Amino acid sequence: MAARARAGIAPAAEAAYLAGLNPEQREAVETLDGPLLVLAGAGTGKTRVLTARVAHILATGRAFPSQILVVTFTNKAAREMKERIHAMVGDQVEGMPWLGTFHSIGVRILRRHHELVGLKSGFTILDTDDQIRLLKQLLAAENIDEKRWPARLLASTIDGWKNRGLSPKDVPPGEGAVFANGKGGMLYAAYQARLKALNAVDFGDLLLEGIRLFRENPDVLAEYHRRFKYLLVDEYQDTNVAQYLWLRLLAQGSKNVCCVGDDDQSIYGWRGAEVDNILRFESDFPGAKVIRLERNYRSTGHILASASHLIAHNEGRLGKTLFSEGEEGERVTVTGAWDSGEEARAVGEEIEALQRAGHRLSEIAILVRASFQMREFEDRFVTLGLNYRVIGGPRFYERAEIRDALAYLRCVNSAADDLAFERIVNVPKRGIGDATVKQIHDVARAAGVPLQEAARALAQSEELKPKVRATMRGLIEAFDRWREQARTLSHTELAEIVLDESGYTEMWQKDRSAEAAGRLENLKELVRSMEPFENLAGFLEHIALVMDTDNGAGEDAVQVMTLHSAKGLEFDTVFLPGWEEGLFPHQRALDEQGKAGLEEERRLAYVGITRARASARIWFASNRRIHGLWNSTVPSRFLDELPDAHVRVEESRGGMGWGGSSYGGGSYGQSRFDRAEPFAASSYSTPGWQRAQNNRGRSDGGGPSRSGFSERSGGRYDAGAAGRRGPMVIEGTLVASSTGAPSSFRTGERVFHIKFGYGEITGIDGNKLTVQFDKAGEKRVLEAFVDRV
DNA sequence: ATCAGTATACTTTTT
DNA sequence: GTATACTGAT
Repeated sequence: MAARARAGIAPAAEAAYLAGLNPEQREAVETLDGPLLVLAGAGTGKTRVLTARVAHILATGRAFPSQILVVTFTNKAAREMKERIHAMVGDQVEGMPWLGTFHSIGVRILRRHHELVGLKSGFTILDTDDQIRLLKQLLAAENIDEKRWPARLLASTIDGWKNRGLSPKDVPPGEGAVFANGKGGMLYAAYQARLKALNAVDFGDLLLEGIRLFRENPDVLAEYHRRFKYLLVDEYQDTNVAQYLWLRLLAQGSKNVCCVGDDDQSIYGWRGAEVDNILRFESDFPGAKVIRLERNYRSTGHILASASHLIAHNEGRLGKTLFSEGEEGERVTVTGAWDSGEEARAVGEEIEALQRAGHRLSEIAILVRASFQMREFEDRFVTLGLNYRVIGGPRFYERAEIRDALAYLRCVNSAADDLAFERIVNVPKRGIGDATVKQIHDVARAAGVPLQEAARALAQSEELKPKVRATMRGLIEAFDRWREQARTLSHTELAEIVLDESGYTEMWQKDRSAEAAGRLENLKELVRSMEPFENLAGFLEHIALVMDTDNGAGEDAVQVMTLHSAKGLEFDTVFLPGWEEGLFPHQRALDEQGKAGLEEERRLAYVGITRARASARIWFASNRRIHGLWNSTVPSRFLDELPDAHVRVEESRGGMGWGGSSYGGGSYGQSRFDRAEPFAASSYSTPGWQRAQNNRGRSDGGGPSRSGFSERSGGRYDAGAAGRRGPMVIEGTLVASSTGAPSSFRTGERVFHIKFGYGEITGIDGNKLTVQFDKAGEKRVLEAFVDRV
């Protein structure tokens, strides 16, 4: 009541969508005029606020459904948003064409004004794979060695520019010169020209061309200004510069832009997200109001306190203090395992125990930093017969058979789709090899026609060998026939005919390999997924933008995924394995991004912990195999940053544990390296451990560093952290890296290894030794981890 | 044109 | 250790 009076809005009756909102949420829903930033901490009901806000705008008659722009990042988020709005306002949501991802709305706008940005109607949207193939061609045309300058690198460089809203002419000359000895900028321009010639855009263009459209056509922009009375943006911390510019242009109209996000959950910096966008909101949108949602409805007290204490170590943040009124619950646990195998075994046992205690598997998640970690858990679960599901991973559309099938359909849909034609011209193998393809290219270029036309011309000429000519003619005729059939048949029937007559299905039927059956199944699934669409073109557009397939909830199973894909989800119990220096925080994040990288890793840790409602269980292993070699590891610095009072250190039950019992009694407040004798009397009093300790001491002596931290990155991190928090300095990890230095060992010597025990050196390669172990057999190990005996 | 053997890399991922 | 990508031989 009070809130309503304060906001000066008095709906006839208390609206259902306002029921149960706390004062801050309610304020965020009811503050409709002017720019608004809602800083919504983890589990504070951000989606609820967004959806209630839409309901409120509609209920108060401030705008029609078609006058509200709601932007999300993923299709999944858009879908969920739509469902929840539907639950509140019913079928009015059907009148909201401007609810979608940045990209889907971007296409929608470009399709309406294609002629203003130099595109023909029906332009195609290239995916990453098409992009790479196109760039490869450009590199070849420029005689640039693809070995030294991979197309992938160029693709991500161009993507980076596009993320930052830079078209070829805007790229700073210095940056453009970095790739291929000064040819980067030129290649970007050439790439854009090729796209135009192909009547195609890539994902970045969907926004970049939109920005250009608005800038060059004020009347068009004004039209959208009139249209969009309210703008809502989800996950604002994930926006990149291009998205920000695009949004700002649109928001200049009504100025009623509401962005919801959490700077502490910004984990996509590596793909262009700018935390700065959210940090600078108030200056970017003058007169902006900021509302903080800090009441957490998800996690218990200990979990929340642990996450909050951890994230407080970050400098660049707006600052929020999450609180809850729920139970303290159980403490966050930290458990060490001897190696990654034991980690998986112990986690498996715990999950079985939880299952026996009546917990549902689908309420248990394993959140890993890197996908290679999943494998050991999967192996373990298979042995245990534990149901699990891997979320993420290679997506449906990325599978070769799906892409091939789509390429066929694209060729039928548009004879001008060169990239699709190129992909399938010799799939299945029909004897049209590189040489012939090059011929087609030459003809196409000379005549300025699409590849399919060029192929047609060649098939009629005398230039090809009779055999190739016949196949070519057959293929062209097939495409003509399919296009003809497309007029009369449904698109699903057409797809079946195309896949069948092209010999594509047959190709997999003949394939004896293990995955062939699955591929055929996927093809069927593809055809099935076409059903809801009106026509082929509509389906192809959808598939270009919506590349996820939701493999429905399904049966009760443990959820295995990366920390990144866990954002936005929640579970009763969350296992967080692999909290070791080098893996988490990831070495590469540290090397490449320095302090910013560390802070993003820390946000990732924060995201991980806050996924848990009742139980968060962190693990680390003392030994892990990295690139095939066993390495000793050091527990993650993030463990030190957890608050003692809310954490319980546990002994691993299975096997040897990590042996560091003194660890549990000690304080977490400071770096463990500040202690004089960290693990005296532990099982680490072995030659290998001592040697590792010595190495650590040695690495600050200025000699060639053997630590996993390069001198460069270690120094950079220390400089940043030492200044403000003193003892966080970690001089070097025990993760040894390869050095070219000659080994001090000789073959025939007896050595001891921390994991494999005693053995005899049989070979030496730099600092890698081949050792015949008495018990473990022959292994290749790093010199740093064995000792003379 | 195709296969097999070797080189190479290998965080995170959406659209 | 393993998957993929490319080169060279058939």
